[in-house]
Amino acid sequence: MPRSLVLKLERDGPLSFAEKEVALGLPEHIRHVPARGDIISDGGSSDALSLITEGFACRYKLLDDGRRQILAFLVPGDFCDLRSLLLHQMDAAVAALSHCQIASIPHQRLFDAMEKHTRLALALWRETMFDAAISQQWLINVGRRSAYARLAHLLCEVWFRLQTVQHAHDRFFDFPVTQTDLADALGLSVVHVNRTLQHLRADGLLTFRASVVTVLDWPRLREAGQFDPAYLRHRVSTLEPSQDGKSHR
Amino acid sequence: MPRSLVLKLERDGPLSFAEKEVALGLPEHIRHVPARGDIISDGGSSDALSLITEGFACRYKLLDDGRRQILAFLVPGDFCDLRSLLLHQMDAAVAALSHCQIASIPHQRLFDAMEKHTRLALALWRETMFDAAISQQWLINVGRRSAYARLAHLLCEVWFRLQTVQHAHDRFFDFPVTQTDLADALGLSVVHVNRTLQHLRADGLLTFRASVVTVLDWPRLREAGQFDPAYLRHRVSTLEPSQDGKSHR
DNA sequence: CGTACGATTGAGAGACTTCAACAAACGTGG
DNA sequence: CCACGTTTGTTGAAGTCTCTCAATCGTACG
Repeated sequence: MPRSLVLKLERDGPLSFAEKEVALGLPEHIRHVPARGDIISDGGSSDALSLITEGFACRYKLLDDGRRQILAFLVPGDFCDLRSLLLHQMDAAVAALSHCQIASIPHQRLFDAMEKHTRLALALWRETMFDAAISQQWLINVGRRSAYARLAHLLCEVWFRLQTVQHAHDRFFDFPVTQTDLADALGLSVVHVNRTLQHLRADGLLTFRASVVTVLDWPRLREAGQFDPAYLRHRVSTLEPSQDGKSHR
Repeated sequence: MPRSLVLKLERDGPLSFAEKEVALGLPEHIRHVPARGDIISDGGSSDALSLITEGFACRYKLLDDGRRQILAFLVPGDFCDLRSLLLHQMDAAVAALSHCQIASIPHQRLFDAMEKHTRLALALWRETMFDAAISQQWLINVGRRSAYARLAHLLCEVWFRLQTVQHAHDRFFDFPVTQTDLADALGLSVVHVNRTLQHLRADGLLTFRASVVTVLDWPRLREAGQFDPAYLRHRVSTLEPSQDGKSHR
């Protein structure tokens, strides 16, 4: 079922047939969460991972004063709580943006699979790093770019990520978020997001209606966001074990 | 030599004697980098990890227009480029803030060690997650907090992290950064950092002279930064392999 | 058809920035 | 050990990006 997960894990080099089988067989069950529903709550702990197989979600943190910072947008193939595998407690919550299909993978089952298939373990570790790389870009975005650039950069990122799981078209993609969501992701106010969006539209860079983003001018959008997709294109290092199953040298 | 690394890895539960021996024996050689020197350059790839054994450093990214975003402060026991282990190319640079002692650990040697000592591999994977958790706090900080709170939060974080590697005293700690560094870390201008710092001083929360931060009022500082150290205190999940060497429940 | 949520607009306020200058601290060479 | 140049810290003032408040509009939905 989690075809998008395999697609994602394979972006760095193909998995073996056996590994794919294992990955596809990991989920214990599937659950459905309506738009706006909670997928993971903050502070909790669990003994299973949640993997998005369909739909959009966001990881976020609520502050004392009620403000919210969205930390990541999650698309099919993304784990909601990979960190809970080794850190016993979630430090953020996850909510569905659209209707979501969530596959549940027991930690234990994953540990067992990783023991047999080293490369699977490495692929998941790499996912952790990949997630961190995206988070790092967000920090740069919020820390040092104008509202205009932030929005442009974010939309580029989402398109690229959807692309790798075959959920994006050349010139448009689904992105079921409200302007409030965008504001909380970019560290801006709703009002300002609204105006910045208008600015982008007026400049003929894109269209954003009914949860669909249509990119009208890729080159200029990428330039506006100073977007360099290098961080989303990870090639594998040459050193790590590359044989199937038990590995070494 | 990398005693601080062992201290850090053990914050989640003790390593075995054998594991400690391995960890301590990993570095191939030590190198020295003067303050302001480059430790890792952006975009490069390497076949060895750099571990800080002494001194302070920062990971940062330069933007097209010359602006800089500091992504993390690195203290003894921190890896500069753990991500390079699985992602073949660095997506940020690392520079020394003070004179640094850097231990070099060949990727290959680490892979070999992890194969024998599963728990070491997990400890390192956990480091990746830990790093991401800190980065996440920075995003919240920059995205949703005032300059005053950002500074307070950052200083709390640094103290806590220094504490776990026994490099902090109760009421003060070394922090060899310029106000420009702080500005680039917090997404602010130098001028504003200067004024915010004065504000913190005037409020009697701290002192910051000659690269030494002295905290005068912990409760108020923590409150000002809405600082909750939970994310820096990782307990181990109960499921993962806990025996030495070959593992399982 | 009313309610509710999201998008949009206007206007005033504020946090933070930029520019520019000066003072203090620091390191270095003579 | 002092002189000098460079870096870092500090201050003032003007500007602007972004925010908050508040009202209006549109649209989906029961």
